Amino acid sequence: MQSSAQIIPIRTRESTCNECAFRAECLAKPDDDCPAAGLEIQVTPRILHRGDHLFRTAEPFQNIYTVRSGAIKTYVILQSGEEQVIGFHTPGDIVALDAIYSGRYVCNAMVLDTSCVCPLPYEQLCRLSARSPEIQSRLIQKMSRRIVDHEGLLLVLGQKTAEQRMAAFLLHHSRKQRQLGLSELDINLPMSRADIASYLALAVETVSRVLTRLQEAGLLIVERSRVRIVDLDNLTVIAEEIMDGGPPARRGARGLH
Amino acid sequence: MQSSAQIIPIRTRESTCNECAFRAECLAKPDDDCPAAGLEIQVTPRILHRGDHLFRTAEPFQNIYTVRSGAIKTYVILQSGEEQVIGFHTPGDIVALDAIYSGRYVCNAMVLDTSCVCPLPYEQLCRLSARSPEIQSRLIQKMSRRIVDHEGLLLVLGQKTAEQRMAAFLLHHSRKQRQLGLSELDINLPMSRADIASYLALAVETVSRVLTRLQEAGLLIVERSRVRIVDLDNLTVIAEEIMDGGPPARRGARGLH
DNA sequence: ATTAACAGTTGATCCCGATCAATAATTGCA
DNA sequence: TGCAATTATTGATCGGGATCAACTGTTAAT
Repeated sequence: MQSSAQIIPIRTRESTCNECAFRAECLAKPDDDCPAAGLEIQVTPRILHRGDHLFRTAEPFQNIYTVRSGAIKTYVILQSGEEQVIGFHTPGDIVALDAIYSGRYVCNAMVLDTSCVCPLPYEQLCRLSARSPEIQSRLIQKMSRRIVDHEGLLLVLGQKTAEQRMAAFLLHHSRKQRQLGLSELDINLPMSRADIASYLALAVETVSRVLTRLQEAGLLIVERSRVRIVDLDNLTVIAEEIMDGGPPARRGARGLH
Repeated sequence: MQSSAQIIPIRTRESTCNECAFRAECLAKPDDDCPAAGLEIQVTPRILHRGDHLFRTAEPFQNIYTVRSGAIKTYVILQSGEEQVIGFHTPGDIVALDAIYSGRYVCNAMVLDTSCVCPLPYEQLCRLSARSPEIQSRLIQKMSRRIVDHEGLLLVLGQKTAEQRMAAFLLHHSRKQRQLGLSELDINLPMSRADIASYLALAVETVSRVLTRLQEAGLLIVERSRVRIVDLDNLTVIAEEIMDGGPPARRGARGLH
């Protein structure tokens, strides 16, 4: 599987990490004052292409993966034979946090678009984080973040209409792109409509229709896997009619019937 | 808030932990060969009653809580003013793992039934776990487990009918009770129908109707907050028509129309 | 004991989104 | 370049569960 493994001391892999746009998001940040200084971890960045698998359900758990670039989807196969998408993972995300518990991968991870990932051998990571409070804290933060995200998604799936789900989905990607220094209005959706539908618990047809409706309402311009957000404010209003906390945030038109 | 704080060295709080039925589940397990030996952490077990709050949304994050006995629900208040239940927490669970990320509690935690919880000051826990690989590993395991559970719930909410959701919910509680050495057939549901409905993204009326139907089908006997599972196998068949992995497990009758 | 407030059940109707069906647009491959 | 296979869109119909409404326990306070 692995082609040319390199052992990269965590302090001296500038050759791979300095050019990494998501270094700040990287679990094993090669910071100058990194408390892990002197420790080493075997990092073998891998380039993968659409359709490749990072791992499959039930394989023994070896690595968690940080996504540097590209996009990964995780999914399971239901008894019916259908694919059920569990999540999408973009730069800064960690894949396979759910495998730690059982010691087996509990989903399949498929590459949606040419991606670069860093496999982090979990055992090594544990030893490292036992010696570096910063790394430990970073991992726990990432896991907590995942839990928060899941709770948000539970609310979306549990309580929201097709339109609201789609709006929330697009805004999620918008915010992520902004965090990564990319446009918050030009959203790239490397996954298929079927993937989106599965993830949002909608029918493919509904995803299609909702996108059309949002476009007709002047909130979006849709062109296959590229979505341009035209009216971010009102898209936000639609999506945020959800959550606790945050400001009421209603500033204009609403429904789109 | 805290009445009589006791400082309990982790090795010498047998007086409170030895009698604890869920010690094996405790994050700060007072094991004889515990690598944390000699370290101390301030533990103030608290008894709380129905309606009490452990914490509320937006309060600054201080403690995570391990549940020793009883039941806690976490929830948020939606803009509409409605309460949305996020989760139920029973002995062995940790509450507030989602607050680590932001440093604020992101939901409210209300006691459903007289409960005993151990507040663990997060900062102290971090320092402790930095010196004890076992504690660190335990915390990470718990977080991973939470992520797995959420993924399961996402599947249930996303793909399943009211009947399947209810069956899955009951089985979840059944399994938990078994883990705790209690009956897997006599399920105690300390939460209201409204709480269940909110959690499963159903209407209260639907919860009621589904319980009635499952009872009429001879799978359950329902008496307010007490549910006796009569036909565990077929309840499992109904619920497990969901997941990946696991054996096909069809062993008898199916629908209940 | 009385009653008010609440929690739960049951019935009738309606609507959002699933499903079925057909067409249109893309992508991949010879 | 063209054909086949896949993916996306649009239309018509249907159904599970929400909603509205009425009623029936249950609990708690005086």
